[in-house]
Parts: sequence; C-alpha cells; structure tokens
Amino acid sequence: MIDSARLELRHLRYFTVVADELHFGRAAARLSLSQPSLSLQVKQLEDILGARLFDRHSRRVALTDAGRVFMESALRMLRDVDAAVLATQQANEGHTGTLRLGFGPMLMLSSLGRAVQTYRARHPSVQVDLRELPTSEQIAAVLRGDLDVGFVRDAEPDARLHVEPFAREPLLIALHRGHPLAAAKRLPVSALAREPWVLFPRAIAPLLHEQVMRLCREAGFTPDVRQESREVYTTVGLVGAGVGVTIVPATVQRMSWKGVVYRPIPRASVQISIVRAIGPVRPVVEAFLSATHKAAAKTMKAGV
Amino acid sequence: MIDSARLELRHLRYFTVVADELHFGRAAARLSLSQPSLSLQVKQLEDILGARLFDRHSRRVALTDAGRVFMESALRMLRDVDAAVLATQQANEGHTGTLRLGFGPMLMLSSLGRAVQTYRARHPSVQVDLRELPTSEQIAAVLRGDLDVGFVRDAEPDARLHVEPFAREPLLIALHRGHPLAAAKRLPVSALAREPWVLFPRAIAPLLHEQVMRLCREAGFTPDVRQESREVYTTVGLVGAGVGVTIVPATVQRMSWKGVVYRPIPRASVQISIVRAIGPVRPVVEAFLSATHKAAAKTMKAGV
DNA sequence: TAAAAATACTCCATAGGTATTTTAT
DNA sequence: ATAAAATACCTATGGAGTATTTTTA
Repeated sequence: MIDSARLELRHLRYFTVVADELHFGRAAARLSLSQPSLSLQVKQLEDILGARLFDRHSRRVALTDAGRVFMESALRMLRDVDAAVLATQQANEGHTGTLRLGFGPMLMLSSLGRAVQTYRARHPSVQVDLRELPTSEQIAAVLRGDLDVGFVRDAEPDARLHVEPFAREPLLIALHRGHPLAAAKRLPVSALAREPWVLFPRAIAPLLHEQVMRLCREAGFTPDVRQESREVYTTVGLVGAGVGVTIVPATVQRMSWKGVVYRPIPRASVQISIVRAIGPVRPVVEAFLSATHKAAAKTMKAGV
Repeated sequence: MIDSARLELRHLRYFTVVADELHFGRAAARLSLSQPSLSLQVKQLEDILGARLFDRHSRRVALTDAGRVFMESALRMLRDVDAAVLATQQANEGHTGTLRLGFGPMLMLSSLGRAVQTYRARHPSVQVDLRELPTSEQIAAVLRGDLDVGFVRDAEPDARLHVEPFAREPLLIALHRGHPLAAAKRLPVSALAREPWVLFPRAIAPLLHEQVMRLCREAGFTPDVRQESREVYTTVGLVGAGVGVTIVPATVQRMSWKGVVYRPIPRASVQISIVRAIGPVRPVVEAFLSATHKAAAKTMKAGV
C-alpha cells in the first residue's frame, strides 16, 4: 500500500499545527479552518501513512511515537520547502547561478575589470567564469552556448548575435623608448610612415585591423609590417625589443613593459562591444548586463 | 507575496516528471494525465514560485536556471517524503523508538535477560533503557509514565495497572557453606527453625516477604530475623559471612558468592509478573510484549 | 455535565477532462 | 505542414462548511 502518492503538503501544514497545539479546535482556529475539516484531513493523513499519529482522549490529545517521528520530518520538510522556494526565486532573479564571460586581450585591466569586481561583490552567490579569448573564438563560443556574454573590441554585425556598445577605448602608438620619435610628447600617425611595424594578423580582429589600416591610409601610407604576432603580449614585447612600432588599444598601457612608450592618437578609439546570442537571456546574465550598463554609464559620466 | 502556502507535493511530482521528460505530452502520459491539465498545474507552480521554470519553444522544452535549482530541491524533497513515511510506519509498527524497562533485583540474569537480548537483536533501532528497581519504585514509575513495563516478583492487584504472568522462579534456601546443615543435599524449611535469619524488610517486596513467612509458618515456626537488609546483594553477603540463613529467588544463584550454598525448596516458587499502566500501549511496547510472551512460552516448553 | 472530537450532510472551488487554437519550425 | 503547448470550456472529485452526535473525564 504505497499510498504516499496521496500525501500533500496541506497534510503536513495541518498536522504540525495540531501537533503543536495538541487541540483540534485551537489548531483549526489558527489555520482559519473548521474543526471537522481539520479532523478529517488529519484522519486522512493517518490513513495515507497507515499509522495513528494522535491518541485522542476526549479531554486530551497526545502525539503517538509515530506522530513524534512524523512531526520531526514534517517540520524539516516544511522548512526545506521554504528554502527551496527561496533558492528558486534567487535563481530566477539572477542572484545565483553561473555566469560565463569572455573578454578580449587584457580587457580585464580596463573598466570592464572594475565592473566585474563590483558585480562579484554584489552577487557573491554567482559563480563567474572568466575566459580571455580572441574575438572569433568568443563569437563561436557564444553561438555554441558555451559563453553567456563576450566583450570584444571589433564586433561585426551578425544576425545570430545581439551586439551593444559597452565603452570606447583610445588607440595609442607604441614604440621603443630609445627610438628617436620617442622624444616627442605628441606624435602624428604619419610619423610612422617609414618605420618597420609589428602587427596582429587580420583574422585575429578584422575590424580593429581595418581601423589601423584606415588610420595609416588617412596619414598617407601603408604600414610596412615586418612581423606579425597573434598575441598582444608578444606584439608589445617585440616593440620593446625594437623590432618595430605598432598601434594598440589603450588598456595595453596597464602592462607597463620595460622599454616601451605610448603616445596618444587624438580622436582614434576602438569600440568595446557586448556580444551575446539572440533569444531569451538567463536571469544571471540579465542581472549582470543591467549592472554592467549602469557601470558603463557611470564611467561615461566620470569621463574615464 | 509569500504564496508558497499554495504549494503542494502534487506540483513537485508533476514538475519533476516534466523536467525529466522535457516534453509535456510524454510527461502527461507518464502521469496518466491530460496534457492541458499538466500544463496548467506547471503554470500554477510557476505562479506560486514567482519564477519561470521552463523555456517553452514550440518544438523544445528546456529548464531555466531557476528550474534546475528547483528540480534539485524537488527531487530531494520527494525522497525525503518517502523516507518520512517509512520512518513513521516503522515507528508505528514498533520497530523504532525507546523502550523503558524496569526489573527486580538480578532478574536480568534470568530468562528475562535472554528475552531482552533476543528482542534487541531483532529490533536494533529500538533504544532499550533498563533499570533495576525494587517493586514499589517500578510501580510508581509505571504509573507516572516514566517506565513502559516493569518485571516484578510480587505484583499486588492494582486497578491502575495491567498485570500478567511472565515466569515462575523457584525459591532456594541460602546458607553458609561451613554451616552444619550444609552437609545435607536436601533440606526441609523446618530445619531453619532454630537458625538466625537475614531478610529484606517487608516494604521492599510485600508479597515475597509474605510467601517466606507462609513457608516458615507451614514448617511450624516464625523466623528469627537478626538482620534486615534492603539489597539482595547485601543479604547474600551477610549469609556468606555466617550472620544467618535466608530464602532467595533462584536467580540469585547466578551470582555465585564465595561461601554461600543453595538448597532447593520443592514446590516453592515466586511469580514474576509483567506490570504496565492500563490504557493504550505504544507500538514499541506492544511489539516487545508480544516478543516476550513468545519467549516465555518457549522457555515454558523447554522447561527452564 | 461539559468539553472536545467524530459524523452526517451540503456546497463550491478547483483539479482534471475534451475540443480547439496558437505558435514556431 | 506539423508537432507541441496554450486556451476555452465543461465535469466532478473532494476539501471545507454547518449542524449534530458521540465520547469520556
């Protein structure tokens, strides 16, 4: 007689109050229920369990041994129910869960890093997985569903993706400190026309690559790329070694590499975009995005 | 909106199947339910929780983060429910709980001890509390509800108590091994007429005391009690020290005291009774009593 | 005798059914 | 075009109410 399928939380709620009051009348009042209805439900519970839970003497109600055992379980289960409801609501509001973020080279050293730190502090129950990846890999991961959000420097329009601006990052000329041009505080891009260049391959970040090319074109030359390098770290290393000059996003400055100096390029900046798959957004992601947008607005105002 | 009071186990049962199948139609079939009814109940659950649990695409159903969180809790709670029902039934059938037994001096060394050992082995989840107490204290404890069952050697009729026979215990003459009478293998009670006696006070066990007196009366004398002693252990010790002779229940022989010898008294025995409060009997007690009666019947047959 | 639970009934809220529509692939 | 969930509407089980009886201290 595995009749426990008929058991409902209602039975537990009623039972615990009766067990607490040891008086059907008072218990019924506490439950805003009539005494006969309550008696019936308790009786039904005893029937389902196949166990008597109360000893009814007309002047006194007492728990049986089985009743005491069931009372312990019932109280724990009702507590668990509340906890489960709460946990579910927390998850629904994006306060718990896992957030998988991708970001382009060194972007964690930019304002994005501060935004993530703030978010983590305010959502300690969210596990944030961070992965530094080139644009193409971020986009592939986002499309596969392996990544919730990507922060990329050169988002191309894509029908399968939702792209929105996050921040702008100035571009800088990077050159060896011992280089004759390093003497000047301000340096036009045109000054780099005759210099050997170090640059990442186009495939790594097509839009950024295009932008660098445009800057050169506007300065009246095509850069003489002597050395390609897939990693910014390597690129800057090569500049520091005097192999050539290059143009990098401003955040790279944070990694103050010995022997490399940076010079601003007025009005030249790259767009950092937030990339995610179209369609429904998980609550954790939703919460992160809204927090991030607020942070972005703040840094905008602060002018950083 | 603490609407979780509307939550029922039905919701959990339905939800877990849908979450398992990720298909409302198949889940409904597994639950022997129509698809619309199931959809409605799941919707109601989502309303109660204030959280969406499934992402419904017309060809595919997927759990949300909140749904995954709730699924874990729901499965655990349903397991707990079954466990609670089982534990309650176990308690109801007397397989768990606490059994508080009282017993007269040394009775654990008699067949009662074996009965208790057997019961413990067969009911390992029952906690058996044992207390050696004189008759009067056992009766008081049983009446207070501090003791479930008492095993006493001299149960007087009492309207507030339920008394039934458990076993009979022969009576023995106890005397010092160096005593001249110790030479005889068989010894009539009348031989003790001129001897000094050691005996417990009447209040300790009125019926047993009365029985000893009757045996002496039938042998034609009144015992000359030189020393009273409340504890059997002490009484036997005094006999061993040569202070006097006495009559004791046979179980006392088990404690083979140096210098004390025992001689049978034909046809003289004391009734060991099971004493408990009238009224409903807890399942553990019920199970113990029926086991004990079986054990008693067996030792009867075996003639021990 | 009186307090308290159990019975006997009535009612309606809602779980569940059937038929159909909507939706997204 | 079709599979699958949602919607609309209906039915009936059973939870809850009122009135009353039964029980035992």
